[in-house]
Amino acid sequence: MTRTTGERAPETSRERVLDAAARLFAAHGFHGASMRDIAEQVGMRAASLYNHFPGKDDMLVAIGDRYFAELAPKLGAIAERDGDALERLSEMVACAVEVALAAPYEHLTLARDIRLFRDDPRFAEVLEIGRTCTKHWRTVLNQGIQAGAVRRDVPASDAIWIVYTSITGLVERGFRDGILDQRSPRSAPALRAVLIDGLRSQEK
Amino acid sequence: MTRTTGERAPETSRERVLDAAARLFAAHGFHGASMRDIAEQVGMRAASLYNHFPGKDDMLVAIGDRYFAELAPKLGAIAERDGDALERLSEMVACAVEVALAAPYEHLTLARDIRLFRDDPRFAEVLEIGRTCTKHWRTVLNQGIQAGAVRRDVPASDAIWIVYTSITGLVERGFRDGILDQRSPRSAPALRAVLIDGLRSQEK
DNA sequence: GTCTATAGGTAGATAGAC
DNA sequence: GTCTATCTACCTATAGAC
Repeated sequence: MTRTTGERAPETSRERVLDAAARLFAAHGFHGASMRDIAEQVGMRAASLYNHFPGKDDMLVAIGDRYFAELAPKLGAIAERDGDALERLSEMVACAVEVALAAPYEHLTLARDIRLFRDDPRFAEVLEIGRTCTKHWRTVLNQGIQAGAVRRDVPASDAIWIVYTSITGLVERGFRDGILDQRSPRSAPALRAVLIDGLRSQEK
Repeated sequence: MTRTTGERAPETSRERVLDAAARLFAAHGFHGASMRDIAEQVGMRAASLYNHFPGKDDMLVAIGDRYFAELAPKLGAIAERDGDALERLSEMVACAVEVALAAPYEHLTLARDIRLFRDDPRFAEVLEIGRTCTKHWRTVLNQGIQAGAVRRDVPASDAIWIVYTSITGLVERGFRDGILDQRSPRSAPALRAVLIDGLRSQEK
């Protein structure tokens, strides 16, 4: 069940292609990584990639499907539980960070390049799952506001974006400095602490 | 002195090219916007662009120069002032948000695509000014930590990235929703509040 | 399911007239 | 400083043999 960055595991050929694509998209951008580049990474010719995907765009769709299919139910499980809202919010941050650091190339690719295809119907499903995640965040944030635990002067949509982009920044920094799986996880608790303390109600 | 997104002002031809490039890079990515696209935006042919820039890459360099040349001294002025560190930190956040929202396309372009040229010597100067900005943030953060006003369980490098990427997210959301200069500035105080309350020392 | 070969289009950049 | 015309290289994708 861990088919993230391709460290081991008996992956299908299609999954190996997808891993290579995510890695290259993250490094050079969607338009900056060519089908030849991707093929070379998996020991193929570019033409052979079309046995696994109808086209380059569809690789991005598949990356999005794979990522959100893992994230959404995890967030949903926390959101629909009972218990302290702020505590669950903190768990959701930790969960989102964990998923992002387990699939950093996928995360960066989606964060940067999915906007290039916002109007493409093939991405409708991915965007829909993304909206499901947003819904889970919004649920818990609103519960927290009503309980007086979360500050009410920050709109939920703002809060969600602050959380989401901060996580992207965490992954990005690890990627840039070549320290993924090293310092990034160590920074995760710091991010979680800043976000939760920043979002909690400030009334003393 | 306001040569941001090109609303008016008697810009030079070179500046109009730069504005168009930033807008297109932000919308389609550096590799996704062609020289022909940029030329069309300013009513030229692609070949004419080479009278203003040696090549496409140099447009990105110029965008970076312009952006950081405006940001760095402003941050420096706040960092080198006397006064409460947390208050100055808050002012720096407001300043960085203001600069980002005044030049949103430049900000997004740099946040996303400057990494594509990290090793290109032409970008050395831009990266150096960027490091100067980092230094200003670090100065004030450390002052805040020593004064007991800023939490010490978050490394300064982490804090800087959280601030920076959150601002990028603010701009990105405004860009995505087509609400730049409308709802984005309204969200700016929320972002500032969350960041400062998240970074302040939590000891009661 | 992989290959070779290639089609058809577009990229960044250059040459040289005006 | 802008144009037309064009170069070379690379892109995504397809055709068809094996």
